[in-house]
Amino acid sequence: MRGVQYWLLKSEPDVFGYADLERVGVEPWNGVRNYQARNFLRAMEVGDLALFYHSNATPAGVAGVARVVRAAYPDDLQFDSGSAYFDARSSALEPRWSMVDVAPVQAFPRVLSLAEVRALPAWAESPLVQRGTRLSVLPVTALQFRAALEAVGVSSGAW
DNA sequence: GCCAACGTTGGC
DNA sequence: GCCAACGTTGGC
Repeated sequence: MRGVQYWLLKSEPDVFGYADLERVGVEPWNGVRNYQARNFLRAMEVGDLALFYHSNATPAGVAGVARVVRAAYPDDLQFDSGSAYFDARSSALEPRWSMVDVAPVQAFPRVLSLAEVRALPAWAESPLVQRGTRLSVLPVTALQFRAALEAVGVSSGAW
């Protein structure tokens, strides 16, 4: 048995923010169209925890914690010709894109801004804070995860 | 709104 | 298979 893995998921709050996740309960994380990000989605397992990051926001930063409640399966939007995420190269037999289902775990009492994340020593090596990286799904170390929670005074004891 | 960085596309 | 053009991301 391996332990829980940690991730960071980016979303634009104008489109779908942490409050929306709390409202809907479970959300398919569809629309990822980058191979590296897709591969991280496929590496996720039920029970993994993810920092929910608000991009293109003021401030940009971590808004809460989510949990993976279903492992990777084919992204439905790749088959939907009416969707911006439609991919004609995908077929039911050979789907190109994957999604996982996530559920809310804990809203942060305030957004942990990117500037604050940058200032945390544990995060120095993360792609999140490196210039020019645009990955929307990325792995987080246990140390980074803990540092983020600590910075906003959240305890994982209840979950 | 600007623009740097980067991934993808497509002509050759 | 190269690489210029283009589109997108995302902080500021």
